[in-house]
Amino acid sequence: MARNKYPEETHQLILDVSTKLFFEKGYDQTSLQDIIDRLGGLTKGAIYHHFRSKEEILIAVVERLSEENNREMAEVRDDPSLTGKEKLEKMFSRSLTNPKQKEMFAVTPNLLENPKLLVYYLKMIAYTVVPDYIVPVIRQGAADGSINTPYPEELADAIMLLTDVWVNPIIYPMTDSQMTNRILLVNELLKPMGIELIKQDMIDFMNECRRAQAGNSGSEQKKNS
Amino acid sequence: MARNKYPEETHQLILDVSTKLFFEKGYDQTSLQDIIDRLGGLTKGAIYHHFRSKEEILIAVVERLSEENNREMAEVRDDPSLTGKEKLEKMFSRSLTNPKQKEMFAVTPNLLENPKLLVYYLKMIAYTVVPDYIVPVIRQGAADGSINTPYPEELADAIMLLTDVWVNPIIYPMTDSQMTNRILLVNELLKPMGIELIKQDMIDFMNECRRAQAGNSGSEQKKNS
DNA sequence: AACCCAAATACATACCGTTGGTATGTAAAA
DNA sequence: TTTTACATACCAACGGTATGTATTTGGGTT
Repeated sequence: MARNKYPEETHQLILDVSTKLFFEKGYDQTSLQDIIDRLGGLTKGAIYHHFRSKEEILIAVVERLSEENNREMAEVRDDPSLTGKEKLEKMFSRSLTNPKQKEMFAVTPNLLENPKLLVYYLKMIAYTVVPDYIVPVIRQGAADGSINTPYPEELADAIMLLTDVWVNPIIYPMTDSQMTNRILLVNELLKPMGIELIKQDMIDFMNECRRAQAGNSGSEQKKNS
Repeated sequence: MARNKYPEETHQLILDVSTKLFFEKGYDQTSLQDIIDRLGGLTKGAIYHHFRSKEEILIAVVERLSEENNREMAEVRDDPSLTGKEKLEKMFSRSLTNPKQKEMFAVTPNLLENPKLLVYYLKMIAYTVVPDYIVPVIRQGAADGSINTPYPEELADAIMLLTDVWVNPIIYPMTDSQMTNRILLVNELLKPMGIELIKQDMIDFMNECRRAQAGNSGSEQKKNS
């Protein structure tokens, strides 16, 4: 096998393999040899033909992962039938129920053990997601009266930090009841601005779950210390 | 020089040198040889006698740095003359004006370029600072009526994330006006719980600064993209 | 208190496998 | 014929280990 007629396939293969390894083992713990071993006969030459460094692979991995997400965000952002507030709430509920996230959660130990990947995720949020998708929506909300804040840019940033980072079991390991509490707290924090990330029926449902688990979740928190 | 009669001096020297390098160059970009070169004649043997790995040096560096901070936090936490709310506000104003942080800010490029160090900082907050110092204070505030929340543990965590991470120029590079806005926003978010991180006179002062800079800070944000 | 000696300490030196990265070669495609 | 898509061979630097060696320490003896 000297040369592939469709090099894009090789490019994607490298990204596929790297994505899996970076999430399963962590970026630092994944060596180029690990990647090569799963490339089915290809060698280091192939990798360095398609990418300039190991870190460039990571960048490409994160970008490819976020592309689909960004498309969905753009779709909501550009929907002319929704207010700013409604768009924000839709974005949140979508990210909560994102099947790809759940899928990843199954294989990823915890991004706190994967510092480089975590940081690229944080950068993606701070430098792309927030300015391109969240800020416009908050601005619209401020304009159409559905969101009330004198700091739209900062609010956008804070919301993403709270909802996409803090309330994210892939980053911070936590029990279901802890996650429920975090969501309810974020919901309360944002209420004065007119934002309701979760609807009342969802809150009722979560509270029911909490009550049901109340018996055995009491001493759960001490496990972490 | 075969052996030091006071090995603790060597131990501290290694930590001193490593701290400086880890912050200036970043953990990944600092090699053991870089450390050795600044040890004044000591060799790799000395390092591996005092520490089991490069990562253990980092852990020791972070722990030593946070020890002083933790003592100060404990002092406030155990002050019997303050309400929970007052303790929280005191902790925040102390961390804002911390001279050591300012000193570090001068030499540290930005913790987003220093993933391992950033993550250890985040872990320190999540697993030590929050449970040991913030949660007790919030709980006291909930008990003495000065803080109003049904989720004391989660609120403690969220507050630390917002105040010690999000509003931290060492982690997120930002202009003075951006930082001012973030602080004002956090202040507003926490107001419904009875917490006022900054007093009205401080807000007035900041707003004055904002008005003074209003002319040249308009297009500042586009620089990041 | 002085002495002795074995064990532990505080390093130095030499060495090792792996790692990310490069330089060069080569066959197929354009 | 040039460019592309790799393979092969090679490299310095890295974190880490194994071993060697003075020096100090601590406990027993005198």
